[in-house]
Amino acid sequence: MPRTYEYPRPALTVDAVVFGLDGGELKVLLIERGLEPFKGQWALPGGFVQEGETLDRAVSRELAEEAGVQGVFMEQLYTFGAVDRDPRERVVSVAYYALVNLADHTTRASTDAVDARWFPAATPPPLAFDHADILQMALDRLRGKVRWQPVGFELLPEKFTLTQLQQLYESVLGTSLDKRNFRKKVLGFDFLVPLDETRRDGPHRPAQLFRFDHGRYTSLQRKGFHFEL
Amino acid sequence: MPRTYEYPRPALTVDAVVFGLDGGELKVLLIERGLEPFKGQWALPGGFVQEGETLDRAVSRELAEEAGVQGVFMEQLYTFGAVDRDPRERVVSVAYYALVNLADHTTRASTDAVDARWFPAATPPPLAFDHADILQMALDRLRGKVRWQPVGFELLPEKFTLTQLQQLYESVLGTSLDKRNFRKKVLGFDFLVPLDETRRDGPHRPAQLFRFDHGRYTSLQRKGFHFEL
DNA sequence: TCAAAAGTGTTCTTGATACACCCATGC
DNA sequence: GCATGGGTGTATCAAGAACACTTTTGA
Repeated sequence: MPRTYEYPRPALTVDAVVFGLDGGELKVLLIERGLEPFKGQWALPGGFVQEGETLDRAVSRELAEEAGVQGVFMEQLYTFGAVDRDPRERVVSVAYYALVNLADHTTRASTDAVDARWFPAATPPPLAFDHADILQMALDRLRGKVRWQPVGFELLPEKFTLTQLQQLYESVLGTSLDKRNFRKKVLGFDFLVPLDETRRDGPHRPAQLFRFDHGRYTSLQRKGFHFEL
Repeated sequence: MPRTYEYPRPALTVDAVVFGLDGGELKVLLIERGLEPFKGQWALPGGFVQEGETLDRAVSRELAEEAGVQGVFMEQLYTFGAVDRDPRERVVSVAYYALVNLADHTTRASTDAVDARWFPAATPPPLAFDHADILQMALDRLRGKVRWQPVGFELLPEKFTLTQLQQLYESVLGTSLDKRNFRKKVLGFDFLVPLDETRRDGPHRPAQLFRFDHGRYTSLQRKGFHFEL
């Protein structure tokens, strides 16, 4: 509750942890810094919040500008306010995390003017500022979230196989899951629709393709619905 | 990731949703505004973030100054960045929620210089700025959190009865719970220690007092431990 | 015909739910 | 002795966990 306006102001930025899934491995999008401090090191995409834009909008703008990433699932993570997190001056940063379908975004990110690349989320290179903390918190959040809400589907292409879905959960949660139990459970939720297509992917039986029915999910959710795993 | 420093800066504040439990009813601490805008209306305690202080510290300071509340459980909630949330100028606010043992804090809050009072959290008076949104999000967060983490104990005195604990859960979750099942479950968790005391509270059998064993809880948690309800 | 992933059911165990009566106290 | 909340156990049901073989394809 502001009462007066005479205080010096910390600078305000946003940073984004963008996750993608590459063949069952969780990756994070990083940008190489061209300027000091931390020149040449990798960092999360992000930048200043401008006067007339909301925080969400600032993140969307930065992601589009720096990484060519647009129209993806995004959620606020945490606001980092350590006094010395930027060596130059006081900068408070509102961190977000985003989930993208890597197949759609991998090319645009790496062909952009700045050098943007995907790294394994579990073993990133050394990061600028406190970005390692931010990444760690985003991983924890994703792990927590994925079990209660069907956000994981944002990481997959629109049509996916149950094996892909299972690999996603295994790699995000860091566990291995029983194939039969997994399938039984997710199909029981009744928001996966089997398509008339299969996916041929090598010298073995083709896999049934599914899509996630957002509408059915939200209507189930309204009826008081417990998603788990 | 800041690159340049030439942008105009939004003002940065913190706001706190302080919850207390009063005889089974969840309450929230509000402060009457002495200045425009929203003069005379109720608002969350809060204020500007100063240069050399972290966000957590800013909240602690404001709570102590405005409400005499100190040393309580506190957690960051969300950062609100709507462009017009303050009618005067751009103000971004990092919201926190706090849980206090109302018995210890009710007097100090209301004897402070500013007028601070406890209101039912479910039916607050009209609030200044977007504070109704902040309160609503804090309620949702508390409801979610209380089921997976033993934060509810922060709302109780150190020594409490199982009935008090059950009422806490009932009032936060808005459901009614079966007494036998509730007791069976929470005692099974093995982090409630029965004391050698009872609490006499009227014309009926005295109730066993318990305390929450933080140490035992964290050690259980390390062993991969599932708390629920 | 072989390798490689897709697909499928049943049993067992565990935890959640539903439910009713006696106990200790103050007045 | 009566009103008030404190305290306790069992039976049923649903969901989770464990577990192994057949199917379809490409090479």
